[in-house]
Amino acid sequence: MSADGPPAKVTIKDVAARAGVSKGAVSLAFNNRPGLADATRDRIFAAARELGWAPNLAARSLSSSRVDAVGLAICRPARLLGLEPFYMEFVSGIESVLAEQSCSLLLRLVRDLDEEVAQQERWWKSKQVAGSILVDFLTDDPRLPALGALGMPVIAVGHPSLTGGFPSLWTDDGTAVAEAVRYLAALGHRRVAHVGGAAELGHSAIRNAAFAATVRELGLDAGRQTPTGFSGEDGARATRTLLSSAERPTAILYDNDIMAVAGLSVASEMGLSVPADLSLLAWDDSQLCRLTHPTLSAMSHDVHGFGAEVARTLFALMTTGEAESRQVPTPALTPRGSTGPPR
Amino acid sequence: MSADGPPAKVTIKDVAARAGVSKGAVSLAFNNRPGLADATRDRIFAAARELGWAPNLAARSLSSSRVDAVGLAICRPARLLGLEPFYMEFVSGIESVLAEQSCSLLLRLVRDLDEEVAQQERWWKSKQVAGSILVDFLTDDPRLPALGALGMPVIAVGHPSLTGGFPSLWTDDGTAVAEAVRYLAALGHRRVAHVGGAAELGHSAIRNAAFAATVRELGLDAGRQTPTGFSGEDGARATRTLLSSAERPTAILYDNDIMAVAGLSVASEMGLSVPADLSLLAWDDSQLCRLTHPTLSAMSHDVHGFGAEVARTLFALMTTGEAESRQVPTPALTPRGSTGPPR
DNA sequence: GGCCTTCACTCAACCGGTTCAGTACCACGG
DNA sequence: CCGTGGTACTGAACCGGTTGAGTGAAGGCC
Repeated sequence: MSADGPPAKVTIKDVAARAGVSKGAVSLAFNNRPGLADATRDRIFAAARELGWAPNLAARSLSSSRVDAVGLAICRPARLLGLEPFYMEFVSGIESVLAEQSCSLLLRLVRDLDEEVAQQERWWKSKQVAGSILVDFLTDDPRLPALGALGMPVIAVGHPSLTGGFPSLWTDDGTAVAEAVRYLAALGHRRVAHVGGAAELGHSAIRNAAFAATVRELGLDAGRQTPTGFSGEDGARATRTLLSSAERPTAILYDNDIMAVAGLSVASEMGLSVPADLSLLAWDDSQLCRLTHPTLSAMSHDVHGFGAEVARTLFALMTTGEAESRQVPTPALTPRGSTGPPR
Repeated sequence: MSADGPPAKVTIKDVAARAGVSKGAVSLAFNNRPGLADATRDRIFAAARELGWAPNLAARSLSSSRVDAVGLAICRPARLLGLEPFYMEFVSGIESVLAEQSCSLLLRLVRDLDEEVAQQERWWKSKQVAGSILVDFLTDDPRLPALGALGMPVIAVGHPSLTGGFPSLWTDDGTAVAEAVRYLAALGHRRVAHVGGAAELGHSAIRNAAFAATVRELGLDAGRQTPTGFSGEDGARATRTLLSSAERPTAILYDNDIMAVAGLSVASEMGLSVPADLSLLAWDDSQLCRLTHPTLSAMSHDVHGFGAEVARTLFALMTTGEAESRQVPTPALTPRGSTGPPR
């Protein structure tokens, strides 16, 4: 707190001098390693505090070849990302774990997977990150061959059938979709539709398949499935199409909450009452689902916790070289006001 | 692409050897500095490509004492952040500029301002960032004294009256609020309410003051203002309170779009028709405003562009040591379906 | 032909930490 | 009294780049 004129940069040497020890001792103290008397340790910390010194991480990382950051690249247009509560929650879960280890997250929004591959390679080769998190797998994802060869520690978010050998964490979307459809069927619905994502997206493919299978298994009328880009506008358009068709569904399952909100608004615009004329079921429950009228029933899961678990697993991989692929808790049905028996 | 067994780490020396030059030459090439024949340059790049080499950024940053990252700490609970499209758009705007300069963004979600100050100090002292972006200023923000003394390049997002001498970028919220109120008054509303933020938040204070002043100036009935925490639930609660009061407002201005969505839902829950019985006007226009029924009128602005401008200004500050404080375009009224003359 | 530039490049020091072999000192057992 | 082991600490090499002074050759000018 003293006015020391030009804040001349202070290095480990200055701290060492002030504490009357060698650089090595300061290093030991700041990495709390054994081999120092408590009194010395205290003197070193005191000196560092007085000088306002913190170790230069570039130097540390250079000499110890340990890195204090992990990477996450997300590939969706920003407009959309901003809207999907999922990612911010996910990121925040990741960070809650990284912060404990004083590790930083390098976040990058990319336009396409080529850009992501380029970014990940750069991160890894230039030693900016100690590992990375991969999300949004396509079936036959082009990142797999490119990044697999790199030898970079990677945790994949997605079903093992998509993530090509990378240690993976995933939610059991198939089971959750089945639960959703069964629930709607139990309410008495026979014409159920699904507003999902493009089939190239791995988790969309899984959900689509599960939807079709469950509809068949329960002997419901052939359930229509509409692929979308997950935006609210996509959801609205899909809903309009479905509700204008001859065989109008009495229940719709959406692959995120934004589209469900849009669907609710379309229903109201078309004069349908929810849930009497139409039941709506969202995915990725967020606060948004409690803000509508009626409130939206949803398949909800702990996204923050998911992110935290991903970060923990990545740490395990980076430190021990091993990581278990694991399924995290399955999204659970949270019934609210938008689902009910058909009229 | 050759199978080179264990991916032995390759350094600048290997590249130099392969290209038949010295380390210095490789360094010149990769920082595209003059002093190399084109042929040599090409040979160096070819060698680097063949070996899959990229410069170790820690080493570069250590020796050149140049840093390739900037920091942004956001202090709001994650649940809320996820919902506010604002931040993701803002971040994406920042990134669009940083990426051009191959600079990374260190993003941290913190719980309170003390934690933010600690983080910023650590970032700066440990040379992890070359500068930082500060958002969400309180009146008398505790970060100002703490970070001002650091000498770190900082761009503040907020009105200069709040940002204590840091170069700042801001939107003219006062004018925008006035425009909003004038518009509602022109539609014939005389009882207008405002669902805003806590008065400690600097921009809330500005908006609140502008609201009160405009109401007075236009001779409207005393406009009620309710401070909230910006969450949807807060918006719903505030709306219920307003609509249950004796002197029920005929129009409500919200300080973000989430609260406006919640307000719309409360209106419908209470059997009021929008906009006949009640007009609603949102702030921070996002896709969400087009997903409701009726669609939400909003004060909209280019958040992505705002973020980009902030990043550009930070770069100017970091490279030239100077940066101009500047007002960015004022949010503009975008009328949609939720505003109209009172019944 | 001699002198001065300019260009292309090399060499070694240096950035600020970490690491590890080595040293000094003390305590303890025999 | 010596050896042995352990603890506390030092010193120098090293991490992988950048930087700037220095070198040698080519070219221009009188």
